[in-house]
Amino acid sequence: MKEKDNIQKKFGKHLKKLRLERGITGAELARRSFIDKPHITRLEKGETNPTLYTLIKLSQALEISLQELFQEFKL
Amino acid sequence: MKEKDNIQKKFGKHLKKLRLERGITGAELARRSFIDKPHITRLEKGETNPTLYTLIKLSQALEISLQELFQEFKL
DNA sequence: TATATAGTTACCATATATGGTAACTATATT
DNA sequence: AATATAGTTACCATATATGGTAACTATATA
Repeated sequence: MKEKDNIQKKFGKHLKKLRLERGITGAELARRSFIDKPHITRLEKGETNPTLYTLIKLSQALEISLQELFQEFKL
Repeated sequence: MKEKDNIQKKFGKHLKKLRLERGITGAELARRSFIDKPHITRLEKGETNPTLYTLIKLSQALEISLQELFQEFKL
């Protein structure tokens, strides 16, 4: 579905931006979030539609709230 | 997983609260969000771990942003 | 009683999220 | 050249999110 794909791609770019702002590697984000490294790549490339639990693990790894995770995320 | 279950249950209660504040039925939320009615029940009962796409459909049906969806949602 | 509405539950089928491993590319460094 | 690191890709297996249907309970109301 095109709409869902767009959302995933935008979220992926957003996630990568947040990671790079913190100067950490994908492997480090994987380690902190307890999500495996290939899956971090898939998330950042917008190839998957993360669940709430995954979003929370990412926000915790980035040391921000769930609300802050979507601060600059516009559809 | 207990942590994941807790998150789902909290989100379910939060979602139901938001729906009731708007005075709409589960069927109406289902209609507006394009999510089927049994699945709305599962979401509100915390029996499922919604994806980002589902969260966005819910926020749009509730006429709030994704950020606002998590405004009062504390882990 | 009967009807209508809201919510729930039990199924099933399909799509996909996630984890895991391995190998690959590219880059930088020794 | 050799090593190390970062990111990616190709697999596979498993768990589960979602949709769909039907039937059920409960409540309110005509």
